[in-house]
Amino acid sequence: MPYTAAHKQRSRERILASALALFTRQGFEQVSINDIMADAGMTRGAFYAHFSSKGDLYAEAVLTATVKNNDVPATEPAAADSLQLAGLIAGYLSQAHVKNDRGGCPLAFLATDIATRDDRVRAAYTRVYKGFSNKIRGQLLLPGEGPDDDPALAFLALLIGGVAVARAINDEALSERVLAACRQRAMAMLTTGE
Amino acid sequence: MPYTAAHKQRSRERILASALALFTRQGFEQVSINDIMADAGMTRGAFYAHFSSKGDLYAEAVLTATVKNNDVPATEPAAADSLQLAGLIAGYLSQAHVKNDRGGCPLAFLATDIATRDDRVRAAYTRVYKGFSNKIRGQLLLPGEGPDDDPALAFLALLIGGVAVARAINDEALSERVLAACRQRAMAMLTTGE
DNA sequence: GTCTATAGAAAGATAGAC
DNA sequence: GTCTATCTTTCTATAGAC
Repeated sequence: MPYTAAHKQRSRERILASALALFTRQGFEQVSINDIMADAGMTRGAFYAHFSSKGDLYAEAVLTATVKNNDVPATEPAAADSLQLAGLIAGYLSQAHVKNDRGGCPLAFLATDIATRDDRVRAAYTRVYKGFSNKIRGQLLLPGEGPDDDPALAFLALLIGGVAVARAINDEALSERVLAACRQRAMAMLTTGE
Repeated sequence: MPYTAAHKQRSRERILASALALFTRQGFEQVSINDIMADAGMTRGAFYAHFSSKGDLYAEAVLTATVKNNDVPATEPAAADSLQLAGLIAGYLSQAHVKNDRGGCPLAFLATDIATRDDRVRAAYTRVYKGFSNKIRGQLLLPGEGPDDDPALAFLALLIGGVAVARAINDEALSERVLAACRQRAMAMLTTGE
């Protein structure tokens, strides 16, 4: 029996991985089902044995970004966690991330693409966002200036905005200056007494 | 003579205004030439008397955002300018901006959409970005922490990232908390001795 | 310059063979 | 489950009338 359940599961995962990589880099509309299936080593026709529509796949693919590393509940911050955030800043706000052809963070690479999609896709993005912001909140020592002030959300907006802008602009030197400025500001947020 | 040069110019400007509004809200791929022309009060066929392609129109439309209010050279910052930036923060990082159906800032609404386009479009975005960041740099008192540190670029990334995220996520309360957190951080950048 | 009509290409989705 | 073939829709771009 050539087609076992495990085989189907592997095919599904290959499709999801290809979809996430291609969507992240090019956005929803500019990637066809054919592109994704070819990247996963299959043809168009096999697609609908796994997903009901392209939009369905988009939501599922974005969700896999959560499962991978971000679905973390908030914890108490500890002093040593600043080191982890320093590493995040250096990696996230880097040209290596901006130029990455297959592994960029969908929160930054798809931010404006998601805004125009249906609720299912936006809910998937929101879940990834919540997971990531919870993780940051658990490591960020900086206290808010009021009950409604959540520095983790501003920290993450700075990272996402920096990468999105650095990717969009057509000026290599300026792109690097954007990332450097954001790194500087983000690092300043790691020290409570800034 | 029904069709004067002035008439053509007015038609062109209507097309550009419709294009900027629709592209900004929905992105490049999700808007058809038909949509734009109908919004401008014309039909498809008239389009190519004004622009050579849809991509051409995209670049031109983004550029009009510069001409309108952002093509400003850098000037010396003055203390009173903090008030203008405070107004910018309140307006830019607001639900009214995020929910605006026709007047959003293309830097925030199109950031990830632009990244996948050709050089002409990215150059237009870059020019708008430079104009806006120059304007901010001229009003921001916060000094950088080194010769390579430009706080205006981080400030703008925070604004763009905040709006892009607030637009993408599917949780009204969280969206408002993102904007509030970014407002708080941006305001903190207005006082040099933070 | 703007219109209607249409050519040509691309892509989402389905049908049937293996 | 995956393949090839095809239906159908949508859209960019062009052609020709007024």
